[in-house]
Amino acid sequence: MSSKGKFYMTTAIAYTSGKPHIGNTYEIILADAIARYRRKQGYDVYFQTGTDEHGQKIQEKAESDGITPKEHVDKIAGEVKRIWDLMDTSYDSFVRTTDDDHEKQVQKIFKKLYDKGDIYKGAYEGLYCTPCESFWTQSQLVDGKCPDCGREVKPAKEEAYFFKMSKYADRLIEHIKTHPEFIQPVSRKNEMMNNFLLPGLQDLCVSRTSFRWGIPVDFDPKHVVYVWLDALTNYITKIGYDAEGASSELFQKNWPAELHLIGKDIIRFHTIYWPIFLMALDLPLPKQVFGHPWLLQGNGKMSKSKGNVLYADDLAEVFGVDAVRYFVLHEMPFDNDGVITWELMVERINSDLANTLGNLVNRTISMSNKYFGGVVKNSGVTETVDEDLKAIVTGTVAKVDERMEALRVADAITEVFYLFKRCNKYIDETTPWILAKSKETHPRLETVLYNLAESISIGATLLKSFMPKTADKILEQLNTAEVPYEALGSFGSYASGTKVTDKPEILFARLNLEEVLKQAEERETSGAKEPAAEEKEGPVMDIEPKEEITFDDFMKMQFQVGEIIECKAVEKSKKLLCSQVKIGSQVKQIVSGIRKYYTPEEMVGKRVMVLVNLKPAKLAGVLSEGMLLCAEDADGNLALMQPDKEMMPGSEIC
RNA sequence: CGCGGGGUGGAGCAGUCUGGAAGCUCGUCGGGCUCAUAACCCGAAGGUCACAGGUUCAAAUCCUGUCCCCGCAACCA
Repeated sequence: MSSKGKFYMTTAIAYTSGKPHIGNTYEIILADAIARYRRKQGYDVYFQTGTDEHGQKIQEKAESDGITPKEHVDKIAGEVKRIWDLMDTSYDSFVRTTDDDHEKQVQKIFKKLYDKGDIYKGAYEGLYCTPCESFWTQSQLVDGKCPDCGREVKPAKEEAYFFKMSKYADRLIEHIKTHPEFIQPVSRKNEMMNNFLLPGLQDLCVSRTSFRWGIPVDFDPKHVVYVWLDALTNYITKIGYDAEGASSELFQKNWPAELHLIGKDIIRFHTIYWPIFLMALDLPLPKQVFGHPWLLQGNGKMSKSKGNVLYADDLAEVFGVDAVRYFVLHEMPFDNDGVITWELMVERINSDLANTLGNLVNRTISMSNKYFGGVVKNSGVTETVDEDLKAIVTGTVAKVDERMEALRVADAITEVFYLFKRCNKYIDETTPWILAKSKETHPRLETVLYNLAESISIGATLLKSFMPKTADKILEQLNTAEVPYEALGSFGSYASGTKVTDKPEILFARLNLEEVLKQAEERETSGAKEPAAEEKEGPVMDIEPKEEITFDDFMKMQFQVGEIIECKAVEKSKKLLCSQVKIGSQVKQIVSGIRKYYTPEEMVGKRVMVLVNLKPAKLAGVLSEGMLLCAEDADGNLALMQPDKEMMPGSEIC
């Protein structure tokens, strides 16, 4: 393969807090399509993905599951890999931030930057309220005291390491200005410049002492390296960067990366912090960072209690891997969020995959079998209608190139389908079934079918980056191989006299929307509980079962009836109401997120169920000393729990 | 005045940076065809480009203001 040069690309590494949903999976599929296409073009591609496995959240999640953090991340990383593999993604390297080589390098990098003076030991400084465990600035204080609890505060500081961002800011601004292609889409560029770079960069905290699940700072072990210096550096550590100068050949060859593919939410880290880290390490910057949009659920945001989170493996089971790949690649606009629902999937699959593509392949092969025993021969009897077909088909590769170059993957795949649509039209124009009627027009018919076979094999070859399995199936049915990249722009690769399969397989069956929705529903309800309430009319709501508790656990909670004697909205908040609740002889202040469902006026006088002995906390700066209990349905609607009969405020609930 | 995204025919989107005849896919309706997966091909209907001002020969596009949706964050104890 003649190489056009190396192409190193990465995805963001997936955070291992839970199983990745279809939105996370979108990124790897997008990356895979780009990687495959670059390979086809003749680039020497190195494609890296992986998992981000440190941090407080993971430590806490593992603790609550009663396992070690390592056990937790092993499980999730395995799950991530399984889904990536299931989706047929062709990554060359899978990095885990708990890998030894990564951890060692991060420590070395940290040390190097420290020695250089770019990382310094500092502290969060401020006025500390011990009971509230919070830092305050002078301006936040109320009468010189803690704005939450009104108690004394005292000066305090917490040790941390910081990175001197400002040192490199000017260089970065200059780089962004002179490299307009660096941040994609460009609309994000201004966002970064205006919001972060031009106002001045804050130094970044790069270590923590408040949790342990991270890479220890080797010369100061009570600190662990905090997220970004750990996560971002995966792009260089895994390919063999060595902070002490002994970098691997792989690194020498591949760095700088041609493309970092990431979600739009982490653009800031990749276009500001990461370049600055690299500058500090005297390494060249990546050529391009593309912050792709998100894939969203149509009916509100994904949430587990609604049971409407979509996972790639579920979708693949219902629709097939390539259908899911097609959908996410095709439905995602370049810089707006895309939508995925079961309905939209069915619509797309039926119209594009079954009707346009599947049916085209099927009818072409059927005709070859019917008229010529499956032998596709070029008799050279051309007509002017052929010219337009050929022009479209041979011109497609250039268009796809252009789209892919601009990272417009959805548009690229549309170009390929335009080719298939043109083929369908060609069949109508040439009416093979009429040509079949007379022996004299058989040579023309042969040419028509040959042109179709050739066009379809070019189309299938171009399709391969997006739908690898489907492309192979088509080529197999046509009994031919992928068309070489160089030959995609011309006609005639398909060998005359080839015999196609005599039993064409349906590539994509048309789907019935109602049946699919039924399956979807079954999936959503299964897993939690058996549908025992089957005969009951109406929807059922299940929530995730919690751990069993003992009676003692239960008895720890003190529930009482409280009467709301005063209630007002919390300023600065859209959701919160602050109530004064009379419970026996005492009055507690309780803040609740129920403003959407109750007005302050209608709250007053209600007798409600209160969890009394909950540790006080502040919400929106307002102290809350308990909790009003509510029922919540699948849509998040809330209803206060009230006693069935008039009960004295203070009555115990047990 | 927390940050950000969005409001374009029934649905999902492009077009907005760099003003210059409102476009794509699906759906609907009508026609054609029968090789094929009730598929394919052709045609039609359907939009005051959220609203109100302004700049301009010309505004979906630029400016100002307003309304409405949606993420994220803060704060749903």
